[in-house]
Amino acid sequence: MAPPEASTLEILRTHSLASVAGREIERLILGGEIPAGSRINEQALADRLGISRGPVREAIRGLERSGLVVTVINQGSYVRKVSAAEALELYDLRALITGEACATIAANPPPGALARLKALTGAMAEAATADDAQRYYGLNLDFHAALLEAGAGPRAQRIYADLGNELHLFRRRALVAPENMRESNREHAAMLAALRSRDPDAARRVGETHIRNGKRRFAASTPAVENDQGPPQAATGGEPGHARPTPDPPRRRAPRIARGR
Amino acid sequence: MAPPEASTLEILRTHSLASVAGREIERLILGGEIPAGSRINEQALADRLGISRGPVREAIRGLERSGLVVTVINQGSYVRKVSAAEALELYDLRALITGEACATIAANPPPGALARLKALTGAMAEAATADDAQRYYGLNLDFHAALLEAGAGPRAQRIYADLGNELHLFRRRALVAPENMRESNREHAAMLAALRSRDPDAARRVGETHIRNGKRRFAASTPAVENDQGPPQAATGGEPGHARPTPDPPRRRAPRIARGR
DNA sequence: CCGCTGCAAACTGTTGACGATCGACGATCG
DNA sequence: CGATCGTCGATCGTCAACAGTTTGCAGCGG
Repeated sequence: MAPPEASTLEILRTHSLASVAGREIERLILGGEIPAGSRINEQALADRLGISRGPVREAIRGLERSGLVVTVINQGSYVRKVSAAEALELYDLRALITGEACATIAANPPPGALARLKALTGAMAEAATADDAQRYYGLNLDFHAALLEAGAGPRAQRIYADLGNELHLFRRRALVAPENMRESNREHAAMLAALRSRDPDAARRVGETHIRNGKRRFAASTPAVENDQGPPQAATGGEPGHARPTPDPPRRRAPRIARGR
Repeated sequence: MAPPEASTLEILRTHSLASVAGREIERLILGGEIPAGSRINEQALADRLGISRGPVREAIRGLERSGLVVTVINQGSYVRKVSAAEALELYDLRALITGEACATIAANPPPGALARLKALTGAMAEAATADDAQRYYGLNLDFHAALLEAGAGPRAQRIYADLGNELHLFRRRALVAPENMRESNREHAAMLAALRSRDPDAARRVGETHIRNGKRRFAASTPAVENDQGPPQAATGGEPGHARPTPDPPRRRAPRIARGR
């Protein structure tokens, strides 16, 4: 194989620095190295990645659009903090997409899709038996990715992925109880059966229910609706007329109206 | 009122140049001033906006994430060209979200929502009678925005808005036939009735059907599946291993494999 | 002891400039 | 006469520096 330096150069020839920085920052955020709610220091990140601030800023702009960070003028970018209510909505939307994908697959299963899903379910069963939550988690991601690939278009897949990323921001990782693993995989098996049955409506119901049950398990494992403060989020519409609808990422605010100049 | 200059300065104090540039570029794209498929000249845009290339690049990076533009390394950014197949998927996703919103509203209508929707339907009826497609179009947007506001969360609203923006890219604007307007508004009335009926399932069906009918009308007005070439779109996953899955925004292609160096 | 004022450091927002790459045009050679 | 190579212009990607703002702290006064 070629030495890693050559590979790096080849990557640089095909991907811009901003894009690789974007993936790296996304990894740092989702991996928890940059905790939710914390501020992102552009200079520090640039130094860490060995690049300049320009590409870092561009990458942050992209992550902002995808909902991972929020930016306050002259103050910086913050890793978005997803509230419990928002997390619940994310589950609902995922349920919707998953149900639709199940219905599509049941109506006309792509060749090989069911076999692949079945194999993943089997592997998850093994992981659940071994209480290997880490492995189960990864396989679960694969299962749902395969499901979407088989029954949803590229746009839906991207939306689903974005929603999953945002969900990671709510908590460092919803702890996976052993019983939850087994219950979840039972639902996977039920989904598979429904997909085989060629009944789109039933498949949609089962798929939706699976995610909704995940939402329930998630809500049950959440201690309470921790309501630290106004959740930082920049929605679509933001008129300058409003005082400040939601953007209070940091806790310290000095609302000095002394902006007279 | 204050002179526009002062207002501009105040905006600059609360919004970054990149964000206003983003809105402006989005407006240019959706308004058709920058046609779909064309390249975006950063310098020219910066000059036009009277700013430097930095904010423009940041804005483009954000639009890229939201699916309005695609960027090819060392070649530039192109206004995304949505294929017919992609447009159909966009309709499906909008149908899904709209149906869900209808079901939610029917289950528990927020105060004032039904009245507002009814008023909009009435206004649309007037516009349809007057054959004022422009006005009908705007009211239709308002209607669906109000629907989502009443029955969907902020995230779903943002997704819906993004999908609508992408849909604009397919064609300069699907021409609205007078009969289509009337048919569409009849469906609006049916939706309203279903919402009043307090039957979530029925409301969901009607809402979904409305969008699916819009999809049908759209497909009927589309001359054919114009298949110029591989549609430029950057999906979620992009391994450097693949040769080049889809990114062929410009028509001139020089697939010389002579990248040996 | 607490609050206010002023200054200094840090950081962000923006700009301009430099190097590198790509596409196009024209010249040269088979 | 056609194809290939070299050169040129245009544009992108990246960097370093400047200006403006916010934050934190020290000093002062009440």
